[in-house]
Amino acid sequence: MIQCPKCRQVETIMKAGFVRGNQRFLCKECTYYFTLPNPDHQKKKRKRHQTTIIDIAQELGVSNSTVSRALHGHPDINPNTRKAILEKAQELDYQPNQLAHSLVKSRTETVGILVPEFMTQFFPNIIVGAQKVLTQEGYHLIIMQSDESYETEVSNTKALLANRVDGLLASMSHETNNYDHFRVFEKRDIPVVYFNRVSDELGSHKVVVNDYRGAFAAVEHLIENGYRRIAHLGGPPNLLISQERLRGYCDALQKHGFPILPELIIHGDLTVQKARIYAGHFLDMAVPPDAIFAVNDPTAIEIIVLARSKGLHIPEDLGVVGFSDDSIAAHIGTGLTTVKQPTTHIGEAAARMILRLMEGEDELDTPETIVLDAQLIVRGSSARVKEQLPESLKLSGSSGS
Amino acid sequence: MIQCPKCRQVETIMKAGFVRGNQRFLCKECTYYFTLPNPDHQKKKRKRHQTTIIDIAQELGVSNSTVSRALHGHPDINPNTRKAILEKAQELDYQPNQLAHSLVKSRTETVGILVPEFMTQFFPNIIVGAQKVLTQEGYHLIIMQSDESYETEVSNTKALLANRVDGLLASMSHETNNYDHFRVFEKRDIPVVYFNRVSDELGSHKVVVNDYRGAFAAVEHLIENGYRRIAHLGGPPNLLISQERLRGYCDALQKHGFPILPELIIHGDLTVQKARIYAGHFLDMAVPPDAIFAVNDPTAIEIIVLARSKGLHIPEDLGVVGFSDDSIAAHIGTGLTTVKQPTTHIGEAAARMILRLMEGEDELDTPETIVLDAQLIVRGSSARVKEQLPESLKLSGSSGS
DNA sequence: TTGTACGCGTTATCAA
DNA sequence: TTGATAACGCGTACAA
Repeated sequence: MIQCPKCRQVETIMKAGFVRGNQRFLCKECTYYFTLPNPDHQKKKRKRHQTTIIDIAQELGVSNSTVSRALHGHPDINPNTRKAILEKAQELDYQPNQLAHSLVKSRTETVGILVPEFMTQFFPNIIVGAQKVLTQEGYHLIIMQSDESYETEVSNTKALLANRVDGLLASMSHETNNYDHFRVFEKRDIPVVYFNRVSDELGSHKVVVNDYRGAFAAVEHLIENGYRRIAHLGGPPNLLISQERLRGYCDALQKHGFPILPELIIHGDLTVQKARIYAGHFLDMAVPPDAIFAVNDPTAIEIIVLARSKGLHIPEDLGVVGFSDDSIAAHIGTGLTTVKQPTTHIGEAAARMILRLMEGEDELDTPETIVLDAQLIVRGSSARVKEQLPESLKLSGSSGS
Repeated sequence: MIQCPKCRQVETIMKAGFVRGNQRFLCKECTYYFTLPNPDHQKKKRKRHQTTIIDIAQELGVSNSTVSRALHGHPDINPNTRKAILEKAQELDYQPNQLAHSLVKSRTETVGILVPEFMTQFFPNIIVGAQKVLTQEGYHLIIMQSDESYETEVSNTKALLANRVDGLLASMSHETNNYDHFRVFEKRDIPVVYFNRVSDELGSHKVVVNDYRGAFAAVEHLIENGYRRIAHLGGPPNLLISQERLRGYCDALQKHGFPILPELIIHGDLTVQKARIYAGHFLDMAVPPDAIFAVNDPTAIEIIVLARSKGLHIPEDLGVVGFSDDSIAAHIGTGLTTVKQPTTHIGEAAARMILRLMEGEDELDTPETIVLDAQLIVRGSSARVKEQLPESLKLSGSSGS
């Protein structure tokens, strides 16, 4: 039988949970809590125990608050006890539990980044840029990729929410038409910065590339090189990047007095499978285009490969321009003319923006949207005219919008 | 003045912390705790309050444990209260706090993956494979990339440790020579699976590609194509992949009676900058090699680009073979001959292995090391002989080691 | 079937 | 300078 150490009572003893593997009791008579060692449980419960501040405190016979203060360099602490605690922490290989810390502070010092794909270096490069800035400020980065699937994207946002990220950088999948899973963040006052694949229905803080000007320059460049029947293999219509690149294409044609022919515009879905099919459609037309402006580089490369297999010469029979300057672009054939996006800068700019938003307060002087410049890189796939052309035509553009 | 609601005493009132933004008091006389609304604090503290099970419980006048049971589909619960709780949860937009959950269960359902770089599609592809398997089993994946920096790698492992991942998939940076930051995981009984960039000093559970056989086949292929002075531009000597590919290179030469010449072997560091320098060194030799086996595709591409700029013809004057089958490989010139690595399979295999290890128990029947097959892909950069060659030479290889 | 109360590991507040 | 203890949100053993 169990006896209260204080009032010697036996009847009034109640079990009252476990404390560090030991059974805890409560004497109802004198309201006295006490624990009794329980060797059986000790072994079972002990599996994979991480040393905590309580362990350190018990070893040294001080309180856990003293340990906490010592570990955080609080000024009000005896240098000796402090030193002893730090040594003991080293000895027991203490590692702070971020989970408990985050729970009590309700801040995780973590931001999530959600990207639609990993197949090109585009998004990885953005991530590297963002990670650099965030790491410098002591934040961690959780990377999620949705594989261009709406469902995975929703699941990923839920996971980030459950892990209580302090902020989110997001670029959506091409399937995404419903934005409720992003609105949840706004409802929770968790700042979100959208980049690259954004929607105008959603959010206010964005980092994008000046797709319009990039596309405009690309098409104008084709016109200047003597191409007259220029097609556009575009992206999903719901994405702003598709809309903007299409707008640049149309405006460039109109500026130079060319008609906009619906049969020369196809909306793809950014996959290479579809790109190949649509490219085939273009090339098999009764009157095929003499140039194609593609929504991105993988699409452009599919076009080139297919055109070559059909015996067409690039750039003589067909001019091709891509978008993004993937690492392949410089190496395929005599090079793919493309619009270079400042990937690392996008990541850095988005990271800096989310940092400002997470600090809060100064939301007013944080710009709504940052627009970065794109740059036309001229290579062999479009250089039909012999006259000298500059290696790259810098597009002037401005920040802010 | 504050008066105890129970015994009407005033002197014996003590402050006793805050409860949900309200000041809490304790009457020492009657040991009665009570809270008083504190409108001032209410506004300040209320910023960004996530609804919890307590909120649901209070709204419905039930206990938090009842709410918890309802949300987890516990059988012992009244269907009506259960329905009411679920509806209220929906209404209040309840989102469980993963942090608190993990703290209680001391399992985060999260595994970390640490990769050295994001510049090629190699590691992103592995990540995609791993993510697929883990997501299916309800685990999340935290991705960390160390940018080939030892320091960042250590910092990343610390972050993963602090976030209490249940398991780790790791591929180390080329700078890494000290493995203490990985040993911490073993000490904590957190399973680790190393993949691709592994060290034989460390750990037992690995997923690697049969680099030796891949390299052997690549060099033998060059010999069969009539190349006689074959150089090797390798990777950092501390990495097993470098050692294995070098071993394959040497053994293939020896098998066919060629000498191993130290001047034809250079250890690079996997960066393109160094690759260019060393390639230049090879090509400027008094008696330059007539073929180069490169440790990876980016290196091989640097070699090709440089050789072309020097007026050399590929594959006539110089044969080149790479490793990995990056997406560029198929498109550069007449194609780069390379050894294809099963990236997605690596990720899947590593994920399945870590799942088994995390489930625990059956550690015995989990294989120590999984060795996946590599596959030689023959393209234009090495096909000097006219005789018919198969498009790909499948290397036979076996699992387990 | 439901409620009470404790523990997870940490920080913060107040008392000593 | 140190100690006690509430609080963060959730799961759960035990009591009712």
